[in-house]
Amino acid sequence: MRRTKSESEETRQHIVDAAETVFLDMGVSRASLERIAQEAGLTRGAIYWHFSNKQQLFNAMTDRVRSLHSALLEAQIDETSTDPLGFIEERAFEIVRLFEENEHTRKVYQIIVTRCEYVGEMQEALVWQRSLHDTMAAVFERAFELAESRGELSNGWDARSASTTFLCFISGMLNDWLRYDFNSEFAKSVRCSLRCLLNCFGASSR
Amino acid sequence: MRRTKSESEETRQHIVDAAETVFLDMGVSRASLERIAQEAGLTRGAIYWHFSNKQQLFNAMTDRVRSLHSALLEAQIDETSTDPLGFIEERAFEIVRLFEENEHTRKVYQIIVTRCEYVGEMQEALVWQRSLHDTMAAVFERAFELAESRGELSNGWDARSASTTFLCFISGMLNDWLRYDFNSEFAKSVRCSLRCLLNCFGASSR
DNA sequence: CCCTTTACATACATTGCTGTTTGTATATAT
DNA sequence: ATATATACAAACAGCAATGTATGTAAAGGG
Repeated sequence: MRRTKSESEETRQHIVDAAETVFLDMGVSRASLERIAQEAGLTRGAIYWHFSNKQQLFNAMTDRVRSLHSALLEAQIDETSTDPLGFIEERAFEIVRLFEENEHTRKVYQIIVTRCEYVGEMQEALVWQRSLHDTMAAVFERAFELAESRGELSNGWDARSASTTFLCFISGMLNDWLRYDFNSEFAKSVRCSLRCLLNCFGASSR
Repeated sequence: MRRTKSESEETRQHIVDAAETVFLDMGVSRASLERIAQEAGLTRGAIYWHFSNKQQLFNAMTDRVRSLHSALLEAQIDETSTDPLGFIEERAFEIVRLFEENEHTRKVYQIIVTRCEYVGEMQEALVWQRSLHDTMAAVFERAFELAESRGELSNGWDARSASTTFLCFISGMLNDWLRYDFNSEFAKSVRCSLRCLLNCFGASSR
């Protein structure tokens, strides 16, 4: 029954797909490799061939979507940018769109938020989540600082307060979205709030 | 060795305390009742006497802190209030203070955010979390609507956008705080941002 | 064409936790 | 003073999942 190399890669992806489904359904701890194998139409033997254990399978699953998210944050702001607040708005909308359109991203992040316990080996996941958060924070802080130096921040705001506020907003939005499984109506509402908030950051310049 | 009634209640509390510690340390799934009993200086027999299983123990743990949080939200805004934005600020600061000062609250919510998998019986916990969230949302929406009807909202903002923004901010703040175990420095930073945000909601009236 | 390796399936042994049952000493009621 | 219920400890039975070891059919290299 042995498969060719590309077929093997396919089954590997099938296993990761099955893991997404089962982790979401049963939580990472309760999910047995038996159940995941069954979901993928295989046996545990196949899983242990491709992954050394459940943890490594989990890591493979997160790796697959992490690259999508990281790509969004590679776009550092140009020092000569004329519209830092516009840059911020664009990045934020890209994030919302990613979660709206990419089901893998939604599923995996829902697992991360509501189907995981960050202890033992699993704490590594918290580490990269935090580093991702910090990267995002750095990108936005940089943009807010540029906005401040250009005098584009409304009085009442400084770069630090604005970026902290903004990051909490983004965090909370995604958290509420995934934790309470809000519908697409929520995305609309969020876009509206996002525009109001950014407008308010820079309103006094008009 | 049988204890008196009040002593029994004490051991019950000790068990819940031990559960907090062990759940935080090992996650709810991996935490064995054996380990919790050991942490409390007892045996599993004692736990099974006071609670029917791990789930009920978890519920007892959350019940103990839930009342604290609910109490904060009972203070509905007075229809005749002259300063709805001030009311909102006060409630928000009370929440921050609660998490800063009450260690049980911090521990339990950290468990809720990073040491739980919401599947099976555990989904009940998500239900009351959502209802708590909705209650909080209602309280703040009400206040924002009052502010709007009084013309106290800065132009650019409406009650819906403002309350959505505000709720996401609160959610994100608590989530980041507990997920990444931010220090008390973070609380300061948050207070500052909170003031800026509320100031910006009502800034145009000056 | 043969040998080795790959990509799995199947079978086995171990373990850790759970729920229950039984035991027991002491409050508490009568 | 005796009986009963309480508040636990200790012992027991059972399962479910894990990791490993073995089996096996086909792919790929020489």
